[in-house]
Amino acid sequence: MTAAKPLARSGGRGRPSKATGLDLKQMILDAAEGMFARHGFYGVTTRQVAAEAGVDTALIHYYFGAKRELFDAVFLRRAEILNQARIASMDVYEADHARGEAMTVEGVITAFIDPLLRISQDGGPGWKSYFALVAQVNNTPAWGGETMTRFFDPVVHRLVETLKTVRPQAEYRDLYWCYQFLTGSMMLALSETGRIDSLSEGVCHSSDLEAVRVRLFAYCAAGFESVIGRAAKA
Amino acid sequence: MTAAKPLARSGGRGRPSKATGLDLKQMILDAAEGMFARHGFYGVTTRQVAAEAGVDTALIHYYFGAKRELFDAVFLRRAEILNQARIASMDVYEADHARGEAMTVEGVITAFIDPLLRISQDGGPGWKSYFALVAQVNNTPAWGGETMTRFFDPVVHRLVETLKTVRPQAEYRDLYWCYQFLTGSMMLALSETGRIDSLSEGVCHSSDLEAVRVRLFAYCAAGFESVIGRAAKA
DNA sequence: GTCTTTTTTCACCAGGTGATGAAATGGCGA
DNA sequence: TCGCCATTTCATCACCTGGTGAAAAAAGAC
Repeated sequence: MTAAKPLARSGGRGRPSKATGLDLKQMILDAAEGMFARHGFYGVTTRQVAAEAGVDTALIHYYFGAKRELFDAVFLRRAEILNQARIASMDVYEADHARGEAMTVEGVITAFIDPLLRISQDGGPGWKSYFALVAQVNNTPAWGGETMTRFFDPVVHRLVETLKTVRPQAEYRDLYWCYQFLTGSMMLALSETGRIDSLSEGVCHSSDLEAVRVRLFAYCAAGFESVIGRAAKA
Repeated sequence: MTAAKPLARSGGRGRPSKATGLDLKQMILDAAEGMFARHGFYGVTTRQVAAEAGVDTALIHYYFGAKRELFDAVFLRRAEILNQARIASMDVYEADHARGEAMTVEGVITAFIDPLLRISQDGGPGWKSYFALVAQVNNTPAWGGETMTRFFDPVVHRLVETLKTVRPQAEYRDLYWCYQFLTGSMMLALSETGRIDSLSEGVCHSSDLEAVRVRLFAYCAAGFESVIGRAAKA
């Protein structure tokens, strides 16, 4: 749509891979990431991705194989980074509270969510697309389920177990449901759909992740406490 | 995939529309609804819809026109019903508290969300697909945005204004952000992705909307109160 | 300078896509 | 009874889809 057809670096067919210094593979992944995030897997053709990346269609198959494998490559590229950032964040939080002042629900939740907000703010535009992609996969049933599970379940279990430590009387049922509420809010915020901009008639902007940071942690923490407390009374 | 090819009611080409008593138009919409919900707009072909509905492909064009118009018809069929149910629910709640005991944040939120849960539980399987569809449209930026706005903004504004009445000191910024958190949680719950089933290893089931009802209202209400309260202090 | 290997391009396929126009069918009013 | 007309089907179009195989070009080894 944007780029001309092949737009090769030199004239002929050759092999200027190292010559350009730019990694074609990454350029393809970047293009695919943005387009998949906006239009979904079926809403994008390999030809569109190739055009956007300024590359021949066959090159995509050369590097990644089938279209689905390209999608997986896009998904996996950042998944591990994300996971490590979150685990590190929770490690730090727990270590800081190993002795001394006790952990809080809001603290744990902040340690869980904040890395994502931080990465989205500081990590460059590719990460914004990536979060939109994850959000889309997250609530497309029976489509990204298996991948989602394999990559993100461990860190969620970590969150739940830590919360269980902070509030030992809480039931797992409540913790899992509250996690689901949390993840719905978080993913919608991270995907920056722009809905809140028009809805609020300019009062809020979905790109304003600082505004999210100021509110989301407290919001979720209060929700957790309320649900846990209500269950304890019953 | 399931149905045979044309599977017409009688042998020939004729016109048994009224003869069957079943409205072909509704059958097409039902089939399209389920498939769009599962695979998205681009993940479904008109031929697949036709096969699922047991109808010839050309009939879809005869009734609805282009594929996008079919999608819109699916979306619109239930949107108005949804809107009226929510507005009625909030009318009732406000009328019940016109004088006498004061409205509460949790009460208002319940009046806003509960109709959807109720419809999803009692309205038949088509509604489940529909909610999954709306959830998908909701966080696909730049795709269902305009339709979403046109249909669902009014009732959201109604919610925000009512909450402003209940908590006059609250700022609109906070109310809109909290609404966004709420809608993320609510839509994920309504779309019943099954993620929580595997995540919790069977402790929770995404089809258990009663479990959602018991927790979500309290969760969101506490979140609102917390954000409003925190802002007031600052 | 040649030869090998990697990268890139081209040409193309078999099948599927949304969509259309015209024909067939049969209910229904005259 | 007959012809009208809404409905349903068939055949097909022009185009696009994901994917492939072989040729061309350049990089690097020797």
